[in-house]
Order: sequence, then C-alpha cells, then structure tokens
Amino acid sequence: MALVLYNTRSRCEETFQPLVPGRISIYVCGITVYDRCHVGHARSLVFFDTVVRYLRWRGYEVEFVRNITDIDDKIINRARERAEPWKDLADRFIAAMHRDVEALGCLRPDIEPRATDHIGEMIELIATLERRGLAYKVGDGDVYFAVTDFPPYGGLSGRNLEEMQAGARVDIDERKRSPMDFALWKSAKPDEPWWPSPWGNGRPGWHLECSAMSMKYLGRVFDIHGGGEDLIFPHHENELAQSCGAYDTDFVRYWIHHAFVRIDQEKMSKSLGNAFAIEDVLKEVEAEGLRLHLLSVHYRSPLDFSAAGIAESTRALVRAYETLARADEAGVAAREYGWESPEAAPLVEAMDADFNTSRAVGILFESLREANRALDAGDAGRAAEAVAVMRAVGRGLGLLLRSPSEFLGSYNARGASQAGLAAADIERLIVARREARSAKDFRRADELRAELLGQGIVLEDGPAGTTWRRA
RNA sequence: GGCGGCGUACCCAAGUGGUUAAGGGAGAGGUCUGCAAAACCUCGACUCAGCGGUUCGAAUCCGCUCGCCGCCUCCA
Repeated sequence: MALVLYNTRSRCEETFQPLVPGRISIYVCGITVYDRCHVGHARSLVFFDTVVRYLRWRGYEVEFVRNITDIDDKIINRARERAEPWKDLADRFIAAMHRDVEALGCLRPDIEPRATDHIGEMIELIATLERRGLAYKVGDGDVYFAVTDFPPYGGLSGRNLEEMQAGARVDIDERKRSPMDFALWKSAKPDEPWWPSPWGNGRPGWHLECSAMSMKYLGRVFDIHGGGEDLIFPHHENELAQSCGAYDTDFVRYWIHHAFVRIDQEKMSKSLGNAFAIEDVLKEVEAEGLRLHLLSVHYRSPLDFSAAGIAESTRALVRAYETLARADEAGVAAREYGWESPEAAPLVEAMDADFNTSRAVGILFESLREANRALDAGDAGRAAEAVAVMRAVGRGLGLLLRSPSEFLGSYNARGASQAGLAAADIERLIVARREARSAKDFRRADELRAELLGQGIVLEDGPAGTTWRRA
C-alpha cells in the first residue's frame, strides 16, 4: 500500500515518496495574528493536525513546522485602531490561537517560527535574489520581485502572466517593471514598525517569511507544504518564485490545499463578515464534536458550517464514547491495532487515498456497530477487536483520545448545567422516581422522567439501576 | 474576461469504468422494556443535476446545457 496525495502543482494524485525514506517534512502556513481564529482556521488546524497524526501513526517520522505571521498591514492597522502597540496585539492573538489549537485537540507544531524572529534570514534571501537579478529596488526602499525574469512564474496556480494582467484588478504601480511584481521589502511609512536593511528601514513582504522560514527549518527542498486553497495564488506562487529563484531548488515536492468552510453557500471569511470565532463556537458545542464534523467531509470539498451539522456530529461522537464506556464496563481488554495489522487495513487504505477522512469516519461507525453487536452478545473477544479498530481510527484522526467516563461526565454535566440542574438535583428525582416505580405508581414515575426530559436530561433504566445523560 | 471546483436518498456524505451505490442523521417496522431510552435487526436512491456521446459495460471518461461556488485583491 502506498500513500497517494493530490498535488496542487500537478493537479493529479501522486504516489508519495518522501525525500528521505521514513521521514516527512511539512510546512503549513499558519495564522496572521490580528484577530481571533474562526472556524475556517479551525479546518486548517484540524486537517493538518490529522495529516501529521496519521503520518506518524503510519510509521513516518514527521517534522511539522507552522509559522505565525506577526507583522503585516492588518496587524499594524488593527493596532492603530485600538491604540495598542502592535507587538502586544500580536502576542495577545497568538495566545488566543494557542488556546484554540489546544481546545481542538491539535498537537503543537515541532517548530512554530514567527516572522519577526527571522528578519535577518529574509534580508539574506532578498540579497540573494538581488544578486541574481530577480529583485530590484525602487523609490526610497521598496524592493520587488521581477516575475518576468522568472519564467516558471504561474506554474503552481496554472496561470500565465498575460492572462493575469488582462484580468488584473490590482492598481498598477508605475514603479514596477511588471504589474505582477510583488513586494519583497516595504519601506517604512511614518509610525510604522521597521527593521534596518541594505535597502533602507522597512519590513518584509508577506510571502517572504514562508520562503525564509520553511527553508531554514526544513531545508531548501522539503516534502509537503500546505494551506488553504486561497493561498495558492498569490502567496504560494510567490513563495515558490522566491525560493526557486534564489536557489534553483525544487522547494516543495507536494503542495496540499484544503477547501473552505462555507456558510450559506459562501466562503466564511473576515472580510465578508460571516466568520464565527472558534472560541465563541466552543462555548456552545463540544470541541471534539466540531473536530469530527470538520473531518467528516473530504478536505478538498467545501464544508458547510451549521449548528445542526455540528450537533449531529457531536451526537455521533457521544455514541462512540458511550460504546467505549460500555466496553470498559464489560471489562473488554483495551487493545489497539497498529497500522500494519490486517485489521487496520481498511483505515490505512482510506487515509492513504489522499486523506479520505470521510471514509475513515465511516469505518469508525462500522466498527462501532460491530462492537455493540459483540457486547450485546456478550462476546468480549469480538468486542475487543472492534474497539481496537475504533481506537486505531481515533488515533489516526485525533479523536476518542479521552477516557470515556471523563468525556461523558463532562459532556453530561455541561448539559445539566445548561438546564440549570445540578447532578444532585437529578439524583434526587431519580430516587423519587425509583420509589414511585417500587410502588407501581408508573404514572408518577413517567411524570418525573418527562419533567427531566423537558430539561434535556434522559433517564435510562438499566439492570444496574437508573442512569442519566444529556438528551 | 482568464483559471479551477462542485451538483449522489428528506438532510450530511463516501464512491470516480465492472458483483447488492460506504457511513451518519431523520423516518417506518421489529427485538428488549411496566412504559421508555439506549443497543441491535429489518426497510429505504432500479439510481447518481439534465441531455447527448464513447464503451460489452459509466454516478465514474468526453461534449453541451442548467444551477452553485472559489481564485485572479488581504484571506485558512
């Protein structure tokens, strides 16, 4: 079996061959920290986290780098609006982003470089491009990349310069040699942050940081570079031009881009004003439910954001944890299949096929049903096998990693508290109902149950007594 | 205008040339239960936006039409 992934550059699925056998280097474009992260960012965070988790589970040694853009126009403008030092603003949103990453159950990258810590590397890269005749300075310190002197320009995004210029919506800057030339270094305007450089005081262009930092940490050629599909052009096209232009390297072997989260058939984005902050969404829904929801659609298809959709995924997740809890109670041996075991083959096949998380989720629910069937039949061995598959899927997708009792406990407690009930209140009603039932007063017993149901609490009568859960 | 993508059951969503079109939710029937709930079982698209074409065979390839979306400007 071989890992196959869709490479934006070739627009084809390709069999993955790492540069160094057994090792994978991956760079993902991270967040520009001028605001809180929204659900669109969550998709990126969760998807690439899943890629890394899966590849590690799959036996690869993965080096994962995700940058933080902590200097750019938006940060400067936002800081000015709020009369806050730009660095404080960036630090604040970095902290918020880290909270979101943790809440979503994402691993931290191995290296999380910040643009402002790499100004020196960026200056060096510009100097190299200048020496090679691909960069030129205009006015009082702006430096541009000369796209017409880099023939492969447009190759990643499948465009050519003539077409782009014909339909260009950008304002023509008369000082540029070609309208498509992009900034490597921007001279500082009054009251803007700046760093000294051979071209004058200023700051780096946006695309530059990813070229400089990815090559610094992963080498001039590395395996995977990822991001949202809106980054294909111009961001990644420009990164490619800078890196290849400077060093005649392949730069990136596989480009992976995920589709957007949409809302009402439209891209979710800050500028459209339809973005939901992760932090706000997680006040209402379980983070792991959101994670499952994000993974239930293949990454190259758009995903519609809706409260109902997340609720459905959450309910499905709860069902999975309930089955794991059942298995624990039945004393089913805790096992997990490694990626090479035959039982894990369907999962590996699904995920090796360009990270088909949707199919992997299907496998999770098939094994879930099998586990329940075995538990119903009292077949602990068969249940253990099915649960082991569930756990393997969970390992690959970053799901079901908490203890069932802990997850269900907090989930149910949250439901109760939303209904304004304490666990003790519910227990008291359960006792009252038990007494009614002993007296064969089923009408009273049913009333008590209906009362709780009205508040979102379901009572279940089992052999070991009555338990409650969130509806 | 250029480039790219999508349209699968009531809803979400896999499948992209070949036995019965994954999985989840909702719905119907059943087992279990004082009644429920949960769990399990059964049922559910003769069909994959529409129309043509290629093929022994297409949801899957090609063409056209309709509808929707994205990139080309900051953007995950």
